[in-house]
Amino acid sequence: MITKPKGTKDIYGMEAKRWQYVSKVIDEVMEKYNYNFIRVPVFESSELFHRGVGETSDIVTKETYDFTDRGGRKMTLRPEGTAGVVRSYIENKMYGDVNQPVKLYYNCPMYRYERPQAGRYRELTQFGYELIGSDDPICDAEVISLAVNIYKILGLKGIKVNINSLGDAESRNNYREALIKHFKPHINKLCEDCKERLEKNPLRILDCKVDCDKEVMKSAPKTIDYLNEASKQRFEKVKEYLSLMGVEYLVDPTVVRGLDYYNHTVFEVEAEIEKFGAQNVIGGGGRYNGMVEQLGGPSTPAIGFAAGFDRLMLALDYENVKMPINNSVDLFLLYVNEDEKKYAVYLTNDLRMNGFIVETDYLNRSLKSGFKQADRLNAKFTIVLNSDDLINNELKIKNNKTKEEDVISLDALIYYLDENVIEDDDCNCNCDDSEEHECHCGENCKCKKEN
RNA sequence: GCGGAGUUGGUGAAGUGGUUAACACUCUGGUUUGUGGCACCAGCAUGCGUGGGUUCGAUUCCCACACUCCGCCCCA
Repeated sequence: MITKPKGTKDIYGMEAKRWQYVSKVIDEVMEKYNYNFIRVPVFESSELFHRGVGETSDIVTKETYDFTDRGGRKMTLRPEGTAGVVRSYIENKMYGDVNQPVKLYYNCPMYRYERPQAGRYRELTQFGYELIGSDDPICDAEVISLAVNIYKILGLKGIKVNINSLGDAESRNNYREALIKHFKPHINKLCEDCKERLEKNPLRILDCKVDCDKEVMKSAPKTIDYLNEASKQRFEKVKEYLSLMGVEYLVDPTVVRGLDYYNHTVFEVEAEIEKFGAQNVIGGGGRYNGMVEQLGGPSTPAIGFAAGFDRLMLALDYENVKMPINNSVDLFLLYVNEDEKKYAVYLTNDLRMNGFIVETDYLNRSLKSGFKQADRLNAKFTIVLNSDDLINNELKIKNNKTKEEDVISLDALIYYLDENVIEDDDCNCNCDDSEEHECHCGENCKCKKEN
């Protein structure tokens, strides 16, 4: 048997429906914030990620899927979204667009060569958005609150936002020096990984899970203390605007982010879910004012956010978040003989073109198993086509909920369905709650009140 | 890249060096020659992740590999 490659996932059935629903919600929220969808290539020149994401991040140095194409070009499957979007921004001269700043979002697969775990894949899906062309703190606040709001609208609880500021280039450099100066004398007290980090990316020492309780760590200089006056005031504005939007956040000086391109505001979104283990960061982002210029565009400030779609889905599952997913068909058509089958062929097509969700038997089942199939599909109505009835220009339609059967004329069927097929206002999430409860749909609903 | 645990039908799983791989659910058919959901009866893994090896004989023991999961690194 040929199996899927390591670290990939097939998504189908109910999971696919939930997946599509979440995508739809993201689209709708993005529309309200006036972000436009952008689709960029799955592979780009390797150079883009080396220049854009940075040479010290593991994502680029040891986790990319690289290949040389038949023309000898060095290519990389995108490990993250920002670099490609920024490349597109520059290449398509979006800095010249009438509408500024440019607001873009994506929701697509990324590729990282890593050891898989739950919520961590080699083919992972991220959604993210970029606001390019403004350095105003209002953007920072909006980008953060937008992330929070998506999770809120989806009904995910236990979301925590940690923010920090790395300051501008000057502040960031001062801080880096200070960190090295602080840790160098104590290098032997640190773990092996941290020793390496001191050389490569000293900011990440603060993230260490092994050493985090040590005294050296607690007395380490804080980013906030190394911000110059302008950076400090900027950060205060971001916090002020966040409060105005009612966003709860925590200032966490250890949030530094792993990608090299960040400056000023950085933030992480965590899901406080027991089962999540080490994969509890479900999104993160920050400002990257230098990147557009570094990739050959005009000096342009920008800020963005990216979130793991797979982890979000996992969180929604763990938290049992309900979704209004249609899990029923309007009508199931049963037949026995060939004449009836022919009429079923005609009728299924006709009714579908009139907007109804119609299913029929494809396996020449017995009536008994046909009814079972109708039940499995949660059919609202069932019709057993009968030659004698058809000759008399009528048919019997059975309401599967009430078990009542009506005899109607053929011509009246569409009208009958229009009148009697009621959209499920209730959440169709398939949960077992028969009690009224707070549900995803935002209201109190009864998911299966007929039970 | 490092360390650890696991892998038995559609599902949950029990089990053993020896010709029926238990049980339950689901599913299919029948009892009921065109109105089911109950009940009863019957059927449903030539197969125990893949490939080798040991053995008269391997799902069981050994080796390798693949995949899944957990921790680390990193990140989403």
